[in-house]
Amino acid sequence: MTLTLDDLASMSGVSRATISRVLNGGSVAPRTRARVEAVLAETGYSPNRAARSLASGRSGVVGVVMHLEPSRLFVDPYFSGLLQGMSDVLAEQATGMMLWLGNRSKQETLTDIQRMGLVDGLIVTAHWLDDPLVDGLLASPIPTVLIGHRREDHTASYVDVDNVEAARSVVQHLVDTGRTRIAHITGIPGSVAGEDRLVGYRLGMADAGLPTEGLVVTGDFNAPSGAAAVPRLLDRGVDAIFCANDATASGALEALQAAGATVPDDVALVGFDDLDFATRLDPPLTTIRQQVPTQGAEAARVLLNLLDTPDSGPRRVLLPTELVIRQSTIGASDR
Amino acid sequence: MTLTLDDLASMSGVSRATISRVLNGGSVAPRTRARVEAVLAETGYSPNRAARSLASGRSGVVGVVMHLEPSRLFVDPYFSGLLQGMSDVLAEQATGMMLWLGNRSKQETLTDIQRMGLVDGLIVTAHWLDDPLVDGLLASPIPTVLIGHRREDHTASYVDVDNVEAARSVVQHLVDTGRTRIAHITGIPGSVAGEDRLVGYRLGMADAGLPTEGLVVTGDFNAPSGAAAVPRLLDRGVDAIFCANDATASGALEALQAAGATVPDDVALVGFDDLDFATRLDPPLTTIRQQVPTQGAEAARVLLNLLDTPDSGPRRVLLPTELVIRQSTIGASDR
DNA sequence: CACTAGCTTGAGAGCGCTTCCAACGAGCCG
DNA sequence: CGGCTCGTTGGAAGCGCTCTCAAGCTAGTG
Repeated sequence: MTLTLDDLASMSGVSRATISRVLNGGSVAPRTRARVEAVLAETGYSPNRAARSLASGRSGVVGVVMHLEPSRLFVDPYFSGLLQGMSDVLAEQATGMMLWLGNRSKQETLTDIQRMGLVDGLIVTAHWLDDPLVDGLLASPIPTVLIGHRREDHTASYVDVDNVEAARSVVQHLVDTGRTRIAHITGIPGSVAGEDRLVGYRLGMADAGLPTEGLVVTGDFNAPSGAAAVPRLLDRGVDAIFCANDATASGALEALQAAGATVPDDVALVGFDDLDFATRLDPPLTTIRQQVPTQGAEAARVLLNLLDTPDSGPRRVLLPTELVIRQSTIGASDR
Repeated sequence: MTLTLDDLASMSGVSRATISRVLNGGSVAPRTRARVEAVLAETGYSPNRAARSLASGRSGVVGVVMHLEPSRLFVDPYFSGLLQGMSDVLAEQATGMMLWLGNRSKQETLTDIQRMGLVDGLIVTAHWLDDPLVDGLLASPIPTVLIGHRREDHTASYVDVDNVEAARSVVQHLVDTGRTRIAHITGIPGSVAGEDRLVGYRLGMADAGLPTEGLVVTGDFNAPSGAAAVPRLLDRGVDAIFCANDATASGALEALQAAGATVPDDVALVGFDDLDFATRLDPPLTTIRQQVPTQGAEAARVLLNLLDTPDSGPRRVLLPTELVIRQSTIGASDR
């Protein structure tokens, strides 16, 4: 029922090999090419992927691994955004996308992927500095691009948001608006975003010559951890709090207001992510915006590039972010 | 570098054919099987998928098509939930999952999928009663399961939430709590969920012998459409509003309160979906909970089943929902 | 005009697997 | 104990494609 190259060969009066050349951009005389292309268009032929993979060793499919707690996937638009971005560029290159989500153990996922074969390369989210799944994947022979990165790794290709620089720019902004007692409520220790933002915070404070002792409180990216940190920080007499993400900031905001502190007059507040609700807080939250779909798209581009020229060493891409200044750091009086 | 069946054949002293039988559950003498399995385990061999597909005509990969505006995918946890559910059951069956998202035109997506080949079957979201992409996919020879359904179709396999029954149960609940002027703010006309919920509403009202004239206002699943409908409905003297989803209900709630109406004392309010924020509204929202991951999982099961026994006709599954009663329909005074 | 260089094309050998078919051996019945 | 059946196994033919190799042509050169 489905057409094969042999069918087309007899239809167009050339050999199978020639048609294959037309299909794959080999050198073919213009006249022949035209004739073959006419038949191709007429029949709407499309090659059998399995046969093509078997013969060529490439499948035209890349794998995407997002190993995270189901609950998180379910709630967080982040992963949808990544998928969207990847899907955009992969579709353009007629490349398929196979998906592994985190509903099995990391070990199972790892063997699953290796057994599946069939993928030319892998895009893997690496949100933890140490992750056995990521390590396992990188150790396998499949070309892999990370979203995020690993601790002290200099061999893997990755795409990440420049968390360090972003956090630094937050501190800079707070300093510029006259703050000196700037605290940081961190993300989860061991997470790429948490650690990098902490590093950026420290760098920014160092730039400004400000002390950080007693100003760093460990959080966990969730609102309650933000709220919990506030009393301690108020005791320390802070005049600004930079939270590792927007959720943490929303918790901190609530606690600040409950404690009678005015934002931004008494304490400036900054988040990270620019989620939907950041604008709806009162006051609206100054935060860092990252282009999530861009991150996915870039990862796909890097991977395709890696597949084209495998021997040219690892690629590393740090995407810039944008500081979105709202009323939580600059009140009416400052303007 | 990678092992082939021939390698294993010489290692275990049997023919390639026998190993293939062991791998695929053919009939093999227990002794032989044991010997082969030992070698299999020892080498960690996994078959080349491309070769297997080519020879068998099956790929062990199913496609998932979610053609929706990027913006929605980005915001709505619904699709992540579906993916999670599918991924669960597919992973168990060692079946891969290829993904197509809605970043290209429907026509392009359609040809993309058909050209990709390589998938044994398809799971497709069908949230619109008329959708050329869905029609095209159903017309192709690839076995397909819909999530949602089509207008007046009796040939396609699908999995859907029982929106009709759910809406009916909402009306029932409102009637039970003494409401008689029950309005409905619909979803987008032409959407599966919108139309079915409207049908269920009408059935429920008919069950109770209540009139619906002037009580149905067209909405679009978004908060503003809910807010916009409220003044008109208040004029009609309604004592309950059933909104096509939670977002619409949140808009309606705001407008009701702005108009000085008390919920639930003056007007009871019901949503649909039980999203996160439904509990955080004031009063918390009575709504319908649907198990989204279950829907995805069920769709995957149906598809696998369809692939196993192709000639047994279409499958149709309607999943039950759960009415979650909160204070927006039953105030303190009612209890 | 003969010869060679260079381009185009076809033949054919796989890629690694499944599966049909035939051969073989063992067990059973008469 | 002979003949037959059934379960088990190996041989071999593809599945549809890519890609190497060599043959066939054309054109350019001496």
